[in-house]
Amino acid sequence: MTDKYISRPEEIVLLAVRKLKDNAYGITIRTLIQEMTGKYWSIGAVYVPLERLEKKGLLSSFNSDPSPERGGRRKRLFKLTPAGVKELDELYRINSVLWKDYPILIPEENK
Amino acid sequence: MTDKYISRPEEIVLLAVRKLKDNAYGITIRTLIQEMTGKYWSIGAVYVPLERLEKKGLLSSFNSDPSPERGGRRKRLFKLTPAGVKELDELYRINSVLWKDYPILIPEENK
DNA sequence: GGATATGTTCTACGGCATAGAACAAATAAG
DNA sequence: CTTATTTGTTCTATGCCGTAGAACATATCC
Repeated sequence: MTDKYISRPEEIVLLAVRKLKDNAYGITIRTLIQEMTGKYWSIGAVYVPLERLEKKGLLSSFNSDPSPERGGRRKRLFKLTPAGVKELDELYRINSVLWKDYPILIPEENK
Repeated sequence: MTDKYISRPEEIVLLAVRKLKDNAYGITIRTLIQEMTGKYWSIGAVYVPLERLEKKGLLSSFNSDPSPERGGRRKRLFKLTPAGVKELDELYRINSVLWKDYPILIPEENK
């Protein structure tokens, strides 16, 4: 069929890469995602989608130089491609429609 | 691992059921989803997630009586269970965090 | 009772989600 | 200098989910 949308893990990974700008690599991406979602993510749960997103052309990656710190090996830095940006814009649009008028939450004190 | 979240198709189906209130069954759900997303959804793409959501306890279903119209056979009506409502609330919360400050879109006329 | 409309069930297959061990490469320590 | 420690990535297995559409079921209409 005609493409639907990317999966939720892929969406989350894409958003994390976007937010991290020039500092998006495996570890920082994973950390940010865990902060945002409040949930544990295994290493594979981050890298596998990253790999697939690159294969689909929504992300690109390149290796940084090693840095002079303990364990400071090369990082594989990711960034959105134009197609990745477009995908997020599209998702944003659809999400707005889907969640439009989601019930106004009752403030805690009135519960 | 500890549960993450439901998939995107499941999210969309759940939202459609919620919006349709007492008139949520296969066909209306599919139609609404196609309107909201602007995309084609096969029959299976609707029923399979419905089935799985019921199995997970996020939806319940029961059969209506036949209605006196052409082809008006029984409908299988779906509604959210309390767990389904909770799941959507949770998703709403996480989505808000994930998409917080998503870039302000440039109005069409300025593009 | 055959045609037509509405609605659901079935099921197959490829692809994705997720976990975590293994591997790699840097500096620090002894 | 060689072993430990830290940071980071690759590999890959398994089960579950996404998706399509044919088949089936059951109404009314002619």
